[in-house]
Amino acid sequence: MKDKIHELLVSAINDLYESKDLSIEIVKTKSEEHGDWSSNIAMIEAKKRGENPKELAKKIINSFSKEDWIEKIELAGPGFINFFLSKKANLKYLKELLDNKESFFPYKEKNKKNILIEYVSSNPTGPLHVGHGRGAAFGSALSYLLKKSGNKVTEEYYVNDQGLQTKILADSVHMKYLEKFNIDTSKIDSTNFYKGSYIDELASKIKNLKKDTFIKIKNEKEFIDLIINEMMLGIKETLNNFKVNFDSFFSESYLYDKKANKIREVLEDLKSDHSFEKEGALWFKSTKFGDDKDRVLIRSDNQETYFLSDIAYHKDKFQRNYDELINIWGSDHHGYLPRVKAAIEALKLNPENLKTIFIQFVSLIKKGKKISMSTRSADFVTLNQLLEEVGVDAARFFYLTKKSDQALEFDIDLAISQDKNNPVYYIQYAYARICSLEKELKKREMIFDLKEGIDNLDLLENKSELEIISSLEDYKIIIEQCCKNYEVHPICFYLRDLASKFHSYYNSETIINDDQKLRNAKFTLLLAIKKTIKSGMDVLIIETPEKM
RNA sequence: CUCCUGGUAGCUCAGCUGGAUAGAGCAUCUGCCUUCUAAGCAGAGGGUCGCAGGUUCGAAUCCUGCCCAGGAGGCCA
Repeated sequence: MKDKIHELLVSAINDLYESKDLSIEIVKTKSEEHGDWSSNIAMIEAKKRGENPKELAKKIINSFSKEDWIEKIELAGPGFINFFLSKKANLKYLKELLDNKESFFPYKEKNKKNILIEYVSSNPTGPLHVGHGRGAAFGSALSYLLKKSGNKVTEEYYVNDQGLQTKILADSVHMKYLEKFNIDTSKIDSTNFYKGSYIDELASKIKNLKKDTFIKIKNEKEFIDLIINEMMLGIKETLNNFKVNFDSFFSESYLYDKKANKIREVLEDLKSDHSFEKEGALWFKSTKFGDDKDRVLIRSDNQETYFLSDIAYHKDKFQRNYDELINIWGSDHHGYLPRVKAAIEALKLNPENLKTIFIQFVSLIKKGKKISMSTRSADFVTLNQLLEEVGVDAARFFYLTKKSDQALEFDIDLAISQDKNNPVYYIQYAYARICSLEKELKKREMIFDLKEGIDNLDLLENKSELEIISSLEDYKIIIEQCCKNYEVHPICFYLRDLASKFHSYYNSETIINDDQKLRNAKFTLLLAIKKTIKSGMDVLIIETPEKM
C-alpha cells in the first residue's frame, strides 16, 4: 500500500513542479482520526521551496487523480496529508500473504548481496559463557533475516588457535595432566593459568585418550592441536544446542601456514610504506589512517601480535569476494575497530564494505540480584548452564529482545516463568491456541475453505479484526526496517503485540460459529496470524509448538 | 585525562534517520472460567523523556555545555 501511495505522491508533485531528489516519507498513523497512512511531504517540500506548507498540501491533494482504493484524502494539522483507504485496499496485503503458500516472507532486497558474517569467534580457551550467548543469538538471527530477504549469507567463526593465550591454555591443561600422574608441579608458575574445572576435565580426557604420551612433550603443536580440537568440540556442541550453525570455522593458524603464508603477505604489503621499526619491534603506522596511536605488528621478542593475524584474516575475507563483511564483536572491542579500519585502508581495500556491530554486556539477574562474572577467575555462568536452566527458546528470545548495542539484564526468573509474564510463552501460546482452534474445527466436522474465506474477508468488520488486519501489514514494515538497520529486536516487540491482539480477539468472541462464510473468513484471518507468528519466530530461530 | 555507550512510568525496556495526545511488559489495584487452552482477557492509576541552553512551523529525537552510570584506552586477546 505504501508503494502505491508513494507513486501517487510522486506523480502528483511532478504535476505541480519539476522536483529533484524527493524523499517521501509515508507512515502508518497512530490514531484513526488521521486515516490509515500519512505523509509529511508537504511540510518538507514547503521548507525547501519557501512556501506555505498548508497551501502546498492543498495543491498536492487537488492534483491527485481519483483512485477507487482511496476513500478520502485529508489535509490535517500543520500540513499532513492523510490517506483514508477503502476496505478493499486494506485487504490487499492480507491476500498476498495468504496466496503465498510456501515460505512466506514479506520483504525482498532489491540489491542482493553476498555477505560474510563473522560472529561468536570466542577464544577456545574456555567454554562459551552467557556473554557469548548474546552474540550467538544475534548473529544467527541476523543471518537468517538477511538470508530470507534474498541475500547469500555465509556464517563464519574465527578460531584463535594461535599465540599466547593458546599457549597458556596448553600449559594449564598440561599441569593438571601431570598432576594426574602424581608428578610434582609446584615449580610451575601458574599465576596466569586458566582455572576452570574444564581444565581438569580436559586433562583427564587426554590422559584417557593418550595415556602418558604427553608427560614429556616432544611435539608441542600436537598437544595444542589436541586441546584446541577438544575445546572446539565442546563449543560446537553448545552452539548446536543453541541452534547456531556455522558454515565455516576459520583457523588463525591457517594464516601462519607455510603454504598459505598469509602473514608474510600482509607484512610485505605494509612493509615499505606503512611500517617502521622501533625498540626492536615492528610497528604499523596506523595514525596515518586516523588511529590514535601506532600499533605493534611484531613484538620485540619476535612474536606476531594478534592484531597482525587479524589484518591477515580481514584481508583474506576481502579476497574471498564478498559484497559485504559483517563483524559482530563484543563492545569491549570497540576501541579496536579504528586500527583494523586503518589496516584495511593501508591495504587499499574498501573499509566501507566492512560493517561492525557491537554487542553489549549481559548480566544475569536472579531473585532480583545481579550475578557477578569474570572470565579469568572462571567465575562465570556458562551458556550451557543457562540453557539448562531457562531452555533454548527463552534464552534466545531474552537475548534478542533488546537493542544489541545496549547492556542487557537477563532476568532468569522471568525467563523460566511459564505464564503471560514471559513473552516467549505468551507468543507461543497464541500460536498453539490457533492450532488448537483448527483442531477443534475438525473435531466438530467443519471444513475450512481458504478460498471461501479469502472471498469473504470483507465480512470481518469488528474493531479487533480490523486492527489485526492492519497490524499484520506492519510486519512487512518491521522486517524491512530490520533488514535496513541490521537489527532484530523490533521483531520481538512486534510479535508480542500481535499475540496480544490475537488473545484479545480470541476472548472477545467465539471464532467457531455456524455462519459458514463468516467462519471461513475468521479462520482465514487466523491463518494469516499464524503464518506471521511463524515467520517472525523463524527469524529469531525459536520454536512454535502446536500444542502447549 | 581522552574516547565510546547509555540516562524515557516504581522496575525492565521500545520509540531517537525531527512530526499530530510519549508507548509496551512487569509490579500495584478492580473485575471475568457450566462456552473454541484462564499459559488468557477487560479496566484503573502511574511521566519536569538526566539538567540547562540552542536550531525550527514542530525536539524524547538534531547541536553545545554540564551532571550521573557503564565500558574502552597493552609489545594481552
